[in-house]
Order: sequence, then structure tokens, then C-alpha cells
Amino acid sequence: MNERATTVEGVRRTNLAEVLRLVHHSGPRSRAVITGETGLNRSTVSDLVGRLVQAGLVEEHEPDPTRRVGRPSPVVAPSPGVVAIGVNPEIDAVEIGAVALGGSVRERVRVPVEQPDVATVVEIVAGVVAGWRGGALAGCRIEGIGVAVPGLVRASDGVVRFAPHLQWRDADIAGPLVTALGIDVVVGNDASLGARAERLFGAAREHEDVVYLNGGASGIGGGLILHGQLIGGVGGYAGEWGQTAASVADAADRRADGGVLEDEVNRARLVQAAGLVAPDDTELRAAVAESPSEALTAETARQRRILTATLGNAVNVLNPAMIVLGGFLAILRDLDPQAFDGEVRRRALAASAEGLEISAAALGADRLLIGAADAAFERLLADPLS
Amino acid sequence: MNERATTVEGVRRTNLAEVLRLVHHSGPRSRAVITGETGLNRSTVSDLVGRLVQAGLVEEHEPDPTRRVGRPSPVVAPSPGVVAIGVNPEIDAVEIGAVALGGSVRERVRVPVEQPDVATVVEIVAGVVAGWRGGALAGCRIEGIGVAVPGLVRASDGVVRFAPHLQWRDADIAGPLVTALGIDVVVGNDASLGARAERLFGAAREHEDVVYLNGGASGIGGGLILHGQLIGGVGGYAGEWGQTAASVADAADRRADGGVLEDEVNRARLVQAAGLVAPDDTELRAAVAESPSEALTAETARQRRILTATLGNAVNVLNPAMIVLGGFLAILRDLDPQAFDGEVRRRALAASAEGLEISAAALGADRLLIGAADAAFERLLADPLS
DNA sequence: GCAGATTCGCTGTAGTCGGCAACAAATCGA
DNA sequence: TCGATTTGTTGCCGACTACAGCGAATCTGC
Repeated sequence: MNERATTVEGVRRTNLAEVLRLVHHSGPRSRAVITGETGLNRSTVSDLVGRLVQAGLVEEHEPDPTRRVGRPSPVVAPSPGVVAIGVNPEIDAVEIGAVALGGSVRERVRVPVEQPDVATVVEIVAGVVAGWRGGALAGCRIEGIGVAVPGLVRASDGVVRFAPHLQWRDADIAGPLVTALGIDVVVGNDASLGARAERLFGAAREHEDVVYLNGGASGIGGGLILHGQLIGGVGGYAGEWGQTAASVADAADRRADGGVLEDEVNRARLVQAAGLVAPDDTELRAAVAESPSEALTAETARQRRILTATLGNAVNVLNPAMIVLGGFLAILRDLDPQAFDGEVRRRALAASAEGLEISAAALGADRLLIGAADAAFERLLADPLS
Repeated sequence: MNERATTVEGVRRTNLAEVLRLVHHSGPRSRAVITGETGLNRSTVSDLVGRLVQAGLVEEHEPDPTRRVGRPSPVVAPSPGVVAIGVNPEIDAVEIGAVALGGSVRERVRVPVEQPDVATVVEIVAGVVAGWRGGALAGCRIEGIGVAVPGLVRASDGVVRFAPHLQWRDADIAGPLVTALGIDVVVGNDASLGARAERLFGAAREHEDVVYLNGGASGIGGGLILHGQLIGGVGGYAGEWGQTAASVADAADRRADGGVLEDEVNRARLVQAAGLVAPDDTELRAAVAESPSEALTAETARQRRILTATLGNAVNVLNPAMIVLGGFLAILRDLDPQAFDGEVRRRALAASAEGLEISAAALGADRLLIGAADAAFERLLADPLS
């Protein structure tokens, strides 16, 4: 995250970045607290905050009425006037959000559209952003646009290599968006950006080593955070758990011959066993929890066996501090969290399971928008007074 | 690796560390080259190198006779007088090496001993190091001791949680070694340190995302390097591929019911199929390569199927730039590297396989000693003029 | 209600560090 | 032998944080 400062001027950039990142990711806090957490001198923090205020990136509010002796320290909060746009094109709609520094969603729109192509997405985003600029976000500073794509995204240039759901292949969405809006654009994999959001503002807050798995209608996506950094791999395609060969201990548990994890641990199979038609996650959760049929019970048990085996492997290889499950994977776990977690632990080395926590995703539908917007903030966070 | 410099004094520490790390990991190079590679100013490099020379950490040699115009630039090389001790306790011996800054092994000793306990290892190391200090390493500066243990090592304090081979459990080897020798001690997992060595001085040189898997008599160990950093996980136990549930597609391929990867992909099974008795890797390699029996051919094919599936999963999840195989895993691959690599690629997403290279380990028996010693150098590299 | 204690913001000074420019040194080519 | 080129060296400058001293704001005890 932080690059090293090899020059004296770079020190200020590093320190400005640290202060801004702190109030953005960890919330408003007093100058005194910032001084303690950064280890910087009071006068230095004063100077840094002053510059950030002058740049309009943070605001200083009157001190918290803490019942403590001493002169009260003003609270430094990220400015709500600095926003980034998060975009999530999906098979049936394009979701767009305006996220302020600090992680709060200020605006949010869902535009239904069947399997949009790049041009359609750009058009929709341009229209929505133009409307916001003249209205709800008038006077705001839009720092960038982050796009969360359900597919493989090349890290080096943001080209969407393959998004099966949208039927995009080698699609450049960043270029047209920049042209249309004149704002910096960042493109990323949806699960990776979801992991980012959960790590910064959700269940995995403050954890440095996180495995995030999300189960959606189209499959299983994942994100990986190690040493506090989002892991992309050499091309940026890391995290594709859904495409791994499932380790199915009992041959009777296998449904798809030669299939991959998302063929076995599969939302559609769960829906079918529940006898539902196109339920959302809330309905599916209810069906699984309340008086399930024998077939549904067997199917959930089967999927849980395979999923826990996969997670056990992940624990052995990565030794994460936390596993975060989203979508129908959380539903599978919530059926009996204790048994589920115990099974994962049983399949892992005792030492590796010691530091492990398993949790359902905390952020709701905003997750992808927040993650995408945060990625768009990255440039600002790295060098606040560019 | 590099921490951020939040203070002006820290800038020098960072830059000193960068220069020393460069000549240590990437080899001797002229001041002019260092200037180009670091982006620092000539005068700054001059100052930094001068300090490192004064501290005895690097030496300046007369310039390379390059046939180029201009004033020749002296070559900066790591001082061979600065060494770290690498230690590798194994089931039948303790191996000890003295590794100089730059990565060259200066001394090396193998002390045969049956299943040594901690006290025995400490005694042996103390004896060997005392001998070196009075002889071969007289006048050398011993910066630290690195111990590569075949087992789980807690990152926070270096305690060996469990080393099945040595039958160590919750063993503190760092404390007694420090007491006996008065030198800083670092303890790490053998495979992780092997990965470190391969990344810095071996096959994975200069790659940022590396999966390393080593197959030994006792099982399969692994190390993981992502974003150029060794991945430890929250407790430091990451990389235990051998204990993962193998994904065996064909039930007929399974040998150990409910077994883990190292039960299926197993050196002993290979040895048995070859009809050998306690061969070393060279003998095993020859047996596998030259006119193998039908049983041996079937066994290698079976193990290759399972291993390639595991590696395919690793590629999908981690998208590494390189997979490095050591020990009998390299033997399995070398039987037909092209087919092996092709199979791994086939099991991975096309995009993830694009940037992938697969290779046998390049460093021989010195690997663990070099990795352990490099870990012991870490403190010096982070802050050269402590 | 007042005085002392405590915490913290503010200001001016000091020390450290890398960049820069000018000069000197060392090599090559003509 | 001279000019061109590259690089080490030196002194100066600008940038940045730490520090100390002072004043401001709040709490506690009497």
C-alpha cells in the first residue's frame, strides 16, 4: 500500500497518505488520536491535517465531548464532498453508486437492462453521473470511477478478458468511460472488490489475512487478502475458487463428472432441491432454514461437505485470520454455523485453525459499489495532494 | 519488505537498506548502475555507499573494464566478511552452513545424528560455530543464525509448534541458541525458507508471485510468495499443501481413504513401485526415467494426475508467475515436462495459465541453508547501520 | 467560583537528508 | 593530444519532521 519514501519530499507524501487513509478507512478521529496512532509529532500532524483541510479532503469538527481533562482535540473527518463512483454491470441491470470518502454510500441507482454491452453501460453511467453532477452531487469532487466486473480483469490495463455472464471478451470499458466522462477509471473483478470492501468496512475489518468467497447465481468468486494486500497474482486473475477441482471425498457426493467447485457447490442445485423458482437470497435462506424437505437437507449437507473441504484446504495453504462467506455460501453456513466451522477446523491443521475466524459477509448489496469506489480512491489515497 | 519512512532520518535508513539489498540479492554492480536502478541522485548514492563501506558491509572494487566512454564507476559488492549461519536439523543429521552477504555458501558441514532434540542441535551448532570463529571465519562478522525446521513454526516468536519428523512439540530452539552463542536467531519453516532462497537466488529469481512445492521423504511442504513477499498467514503456518485434501477425479486413483495430498503423491509409494530400498533422489530419478516397470509407469502417471490437479487449483486461486518444484515432485515432472505443464495449464483458466512458468528448483542441497541465512540477514538488510 | 493539573494546538528553531550545480577525474575516439 | 562523455566529489539549498516553549481549553478539588 505505502510505497517507500526515498526522498525528503516523499516523506510528506507518505505521511499525508497515512493520515488520509486512516480517517477514510478507520473513521473520524481526533488529532490527538491520529498523533498516537501514527507516531508522528503533534506539530507534524497539525501541519498535515491543515494541508488536507485546505485541499478539501477532510473537515475538522468540534471536539467530542469526552469527559477527560485537557484541551479538547478537534475531530478530523473525511469530507463528504469527495466522492467516487462505483459501477457494477450485471446480467439484468447496471448498479451505480456514489460513495464518499469514508465509505458511506451517498447515492445509489439500479438501472434494469438485459445483458448490457460496454457501450450501453457507458451510456447509462454517463447519464446517471451527469444527473448527479447537476443535482445530488452538485459541488462534489468526483475522484474516479471504479467498475466491478463479474469476470476476469487484466490488472495491468483493466481490460475485461472474459466475463461469461455478460458475454464480454477482451472488452475495454475503461477507455470509453474516460472518454465519456473525463474521470479516471479503475476496473476490477467483482469478488476481489467485494473482498476489499469487507476487509476495509465489513466483517474482516482490521484483519490482515482474509479469504473471501462469494456464492452467486453465476458461480463462486473469491478474493484474497494477505499481509493486508489484495492478491492479484501476475495477471490479476487470482481468486477463481469456483474453477478449482473440488476435492470430493465420497464419490457419491459428486454430481458433475469432472466438474469444478461451482458445479458441485451450486446455487441452482440448492434452488432446485428447495423446489423454488428464481428466489432471491432471502427467500432461499428462509426455505433452507424452515422445515426443509429430505431432498433439500441432503443437498445442503452434501454442499456443506464439499465447501468445508475446500475451506479446510484454504486454511492449510493460506492460514488466514478470517474466512468471509457471502451469498448462498453464507446461507449454507448459517444453517448450523458451529458445525460448519468445526468441520472446517477439523479438516485443517490444528495450528492453522487456531487463529481462524469464520463469518458471514457484513456488507449487504452495497459491497461491490463500496469496493469499486474504494479502488477508485486509491490514487488519491496514495498521493493526496497530487 | 521496506517499511515506510515517516521521518526524515528514516529516509536514509530506507535508502541504505535499498542499496544493500540490491547488491546482496541482485549481485555486485557499479555505482552508476545503482544510481539508475534506485533513481537516487549520484551524490546520494555516493554518500550511501560510503557509509556502507565504512560499516564494513560492502566493498568497492576497481571498475569493470567496460569498453565505454566516460569515467569508470567502481563496483560495489557485498562484503564476504559478513556472514549468517544457516541451520537445518533433519531426522538423521544437522546441516550447518555459513553464508556470506551475497548468498554464497562459505562453509558447510553435515553432522550425522539420529533424531536430534533441541539441546543436541544447540550443542552441535555451538561447537561448529566456535570452530569456524577460530578458523575459517576468523575476523568475520556473524550477523545471525537462521534455523530451517521441518515443521510448523509460529511466526510471532519462532517456537516450533510441531515437527513430526523430529518429534518436537512446542519447542523453543531460539532461546537456547541465543543463550549459547549470543547471536540473533530466526526460526522458520523449511519449505518457506526454501521458497525464499529459490525466489532470491534460484529458479524464481525476480518473480513476484511464486508457488513453491517441495517433495521430500517426509511429505510435501510448500512456500508461497505473493507481491514479492513470503506469505505466512496469521500464525505463520501457511504453505502446508501436503495436508490438503487431494482432489482425485477418478476414484480408482485414490490410495489412502480420506487421505491428504501427501498420502497420495508420495515418495515412498514411488520408491516401492520402483522396487528400490532407500534411494536418494538421484537414484530415484534414474529409476523413474530408465526403462520403468509397468507398475512404476502407472504409479508415476497416477501421482502426476493428482499433482497436476493440485497445481491447477493453485494457479486458479493464486495466478502465480512461476511454480517451482523440488525433490521428487521435480522428478515426477521431469519425466515429461511438456505434458506435465500442459496438463496443469489445461486444468487452469486460460487467462491464469498465460503468465505461468513451471520449473524445477535450481538450487541444490544448499537451498535451505541459503534461505535460513537470508532470513537471518533480514534485520541487517532492513536497517544496515542499526 | 477559583486555582492547579492536564492535555493539546500553535509557533519558531534546529537538525537531517536528498537534489542540484559546478568542478574534477577517468576513459574513448579521432 | 584534444574534445566528448560519463561519473565521482563537494558545497549549498530547499524540504521536512522533531522539539521546546507558550498559550488555550477543559476537568477536578476545595
